Amino acid sequence: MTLTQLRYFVAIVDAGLNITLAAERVHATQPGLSRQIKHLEDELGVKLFNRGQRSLDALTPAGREVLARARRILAEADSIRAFAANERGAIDGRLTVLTTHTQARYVLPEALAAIKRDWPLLSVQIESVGDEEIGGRLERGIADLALVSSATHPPTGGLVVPLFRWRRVLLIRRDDSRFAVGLPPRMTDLARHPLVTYESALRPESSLRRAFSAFGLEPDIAVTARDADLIKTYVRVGLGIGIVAEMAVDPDDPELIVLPAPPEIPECTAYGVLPEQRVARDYTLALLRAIAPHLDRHDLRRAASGAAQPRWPEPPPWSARL
Amino acid sequence: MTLTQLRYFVAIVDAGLNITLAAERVHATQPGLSRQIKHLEDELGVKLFNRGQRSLDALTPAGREVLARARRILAEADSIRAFAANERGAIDGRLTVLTTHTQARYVLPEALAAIKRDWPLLSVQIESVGDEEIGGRLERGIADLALVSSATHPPTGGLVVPLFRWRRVLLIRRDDSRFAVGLPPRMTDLARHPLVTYESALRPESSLRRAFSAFGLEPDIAVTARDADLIKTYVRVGLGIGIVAEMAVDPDDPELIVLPAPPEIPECTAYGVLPEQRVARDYTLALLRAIAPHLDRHDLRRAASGAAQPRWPEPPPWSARL
DNA sequence: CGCGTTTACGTCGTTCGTAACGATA
DNA sequence: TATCGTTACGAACGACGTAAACGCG
Repeated sequence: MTLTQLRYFVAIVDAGLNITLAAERVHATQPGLSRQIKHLEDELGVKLFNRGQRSLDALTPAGREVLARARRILAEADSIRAFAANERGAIDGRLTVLTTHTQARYVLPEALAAIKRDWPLLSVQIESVGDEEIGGRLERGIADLALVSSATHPPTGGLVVPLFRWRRVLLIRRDDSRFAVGLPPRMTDLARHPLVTYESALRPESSLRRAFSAFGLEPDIAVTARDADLIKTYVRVGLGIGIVAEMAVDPDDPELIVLPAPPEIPECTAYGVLPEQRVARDYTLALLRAIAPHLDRHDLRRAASGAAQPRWPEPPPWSARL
Repeated sequence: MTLTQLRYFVAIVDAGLNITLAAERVHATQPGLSRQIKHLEDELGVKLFNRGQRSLDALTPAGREVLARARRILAEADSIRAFAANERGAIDGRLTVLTTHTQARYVLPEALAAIKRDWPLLSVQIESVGDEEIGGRLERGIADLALVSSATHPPTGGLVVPLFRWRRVLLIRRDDSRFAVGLPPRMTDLARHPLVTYESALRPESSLRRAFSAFGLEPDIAVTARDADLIKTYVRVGLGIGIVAEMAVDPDDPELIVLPAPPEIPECTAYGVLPEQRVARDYTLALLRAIAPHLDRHDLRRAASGAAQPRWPEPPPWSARL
């Protein structure tokens, strides 16, 4: 049994039992993987895959058992490497972050710039991925950190650290007379106008929709996008009232007025999620602290080293940093 | 990083930082280990040992961290091998049992004979070792099972399974007139005569001593031995009254009378202790069931596979099997 | 001067990639 | 016929053991 064999085995499973694809991902050749799996099966005396004549069909029950343990072994091996890299003060490394466009565009740049000063050779991958996949990606070691926001429950699937709270804001054309004057808009006002907001608002369980339906209202979501920049553009051309995260707005925008959203649209909390049972590189924790400076360095390190999670401090509102 | 490198590293630590000794134990040469450790340190970029000019002095803090993770990796690797061996129904294997002489002499033989029918090629090592060392030996993968008895608290340091309860009995020469007739002996009677019993009774915290001191009595422990056979011999030659485990006695002994010990001498419970987080070979669990047939096979397997420990049934008294 | 670690060297075993083969959809 | 896994072969790399050198007590 070899760490390489286990790595190949896991890669094949993660590639959907496609040895050729797995071989590319581990930077090796297909016959090499095929052979190593054979050796592993021979040594263990157990078939890991159900095979067709010339294809892998499924994991055997034994394969599933071995897979789980192989993942643990590889995670520990990665942890040793990460620990050692921290220990020797390595200035290079990779950091794969799963997050949304808003965080990537408005929150991460400044934070990344800050940690790049200390880790100039750091290579960062930003990846957008559905919430459901996040847990799996962290656990499989494909990602090092996820940034997730929620208005209700904190996420699961890893070590969860609350970073900051944020609210949504309304974007209105300066020449739009409907809301520019008078009292701040209410839910009933919003329900009367076409809205431009994030795609996620289309889901019935989105916090935005639920805020409306709590009043028996149905929002008129005219345009959606993943991207706050796109939303602003659509608002500028008059397609409706924008609802975006406060991090995404410029209060001095010459064309758009920024108004607070009605209080019934709930506040969100942004969380960092770290893979469990895996040592984080120092820059990963530094990135979290760059996003959320109120976090204690030692609390973070302890929690990331497998100690019990501390009672995290209440995350400050985003606006507090202005 | 290689499993071999980690294995060598752990072996060196377990050999007290003596590479030569470690090399013998892993069946390799000393320069081989030295080299692999060097490679490991080079790859990690971290020194694992504080070195004198020509000797290993101590583990570095980083070395301790790597050591802990290396042990987990090796335990998982062993678990994969054990799982696979179970899966393919391997009939060979090694089983190292830590236990006392009494268990080894009077309890294990029958149980081992039973499992040898199904695993004829099984190689069994019986080892006697102090209670303190047991936890470490199990954790370091040097032993697969410990059998421990206690009158008070169940042991710790692994997955603990209660096997049976047992009492101590008195051994008296048939021609000894002091107790052969009349009422069963009481504590005050015992305190008036020289006793022959186990070495462990010399420890002030032994349950035997405490039973006496609860009455304000001090036992006269004339002879001690590790070995019930020796104790019987000394009783036969008239050195005193024997106190041994009931498993060790033959009721039809032509020379010795067996009497129950006073009820103030507490009952003991024999426990099996399995290493945690390590898959047990089937024969290990079969051995436990051979000793304690009341155990449920599936409960055992589940508990040994890392599931939550079930509420184990009350272990039956040893005498119930007669 | 013995003990134990490190370094040097030659051999052997293993793994790798290229290439050819077989089977499948 | 294109795709994917297995088998065959030659080359290169790496690990091992033997032997020698080096420090320390």
